[in-house]
Amino acid sequence: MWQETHPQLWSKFQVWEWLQQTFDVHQLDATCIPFQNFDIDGGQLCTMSLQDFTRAAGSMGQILYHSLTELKWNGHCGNELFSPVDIKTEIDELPCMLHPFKEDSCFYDCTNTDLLDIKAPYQASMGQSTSNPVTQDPRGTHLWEFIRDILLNPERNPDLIKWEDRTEGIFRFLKSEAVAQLWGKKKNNSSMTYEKLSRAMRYYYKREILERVDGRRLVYKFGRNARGWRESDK
DNA sequence: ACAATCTTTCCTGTTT
DNA sequence: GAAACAGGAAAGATTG
Repeated sequence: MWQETHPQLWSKFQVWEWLQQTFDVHQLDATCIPFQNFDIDGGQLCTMSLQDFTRAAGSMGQILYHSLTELKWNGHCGNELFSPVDIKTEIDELPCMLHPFKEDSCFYDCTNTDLLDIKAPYQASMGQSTSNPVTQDPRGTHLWEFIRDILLNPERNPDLIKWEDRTEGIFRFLKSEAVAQLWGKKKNNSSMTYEKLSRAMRYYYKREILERVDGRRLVYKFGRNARGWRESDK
């Protein structure tokens, strides 16, 4: 468990878990998380200054910075000190960094589904000079994580994928090709299709990241090795 | 450079 | 017949 190790020793995934956890504690929408700017391991994370955090995550950087500092010194985070309301307010003051979407030529008419483009404005503001550890073009998440993150943001992401059974982790693709296009966009592969995406999904059965749900088309279920999708994980 | 992972691509066959 | 589902094979990409 990431709470048990010093941040310095965290893997990229543990950094990711910490990010998710921190935001969950404050009941913030997961689309607010600039995951792309934190595709780094604990070592790199610990070298980030408050300024670096601010660059990478806007005003949320402060929250993250505090949380990390607590962990460094106390071995646990003092998130309780912040009230969700305070944070919320802080976040709301953020310009529309979180929503700078343009209606470009996304296939399949998937308006406003570009959670992937969140990084664009950040990169712009991160600019040139930095010697900070924030990666420029991170390629962090795996397919199942990508799917999960879409699922975790129903309000920002229209009917691409939807929960069939939230507690069981069962979900269904509503716009399979649109999801494939989005995935392709993330991987910089414009020829991605659901056909190919689903092959990758089927490989997850063996690894128990997904469980089979038979008889129902476009329906999948998270398996024991998929993390971070449960409500109780919050 | 290497090897382990995780896809991506392609394909043939089956099912809904 | 059109989409999905199933996996095998092999190539490609990333990362430790």
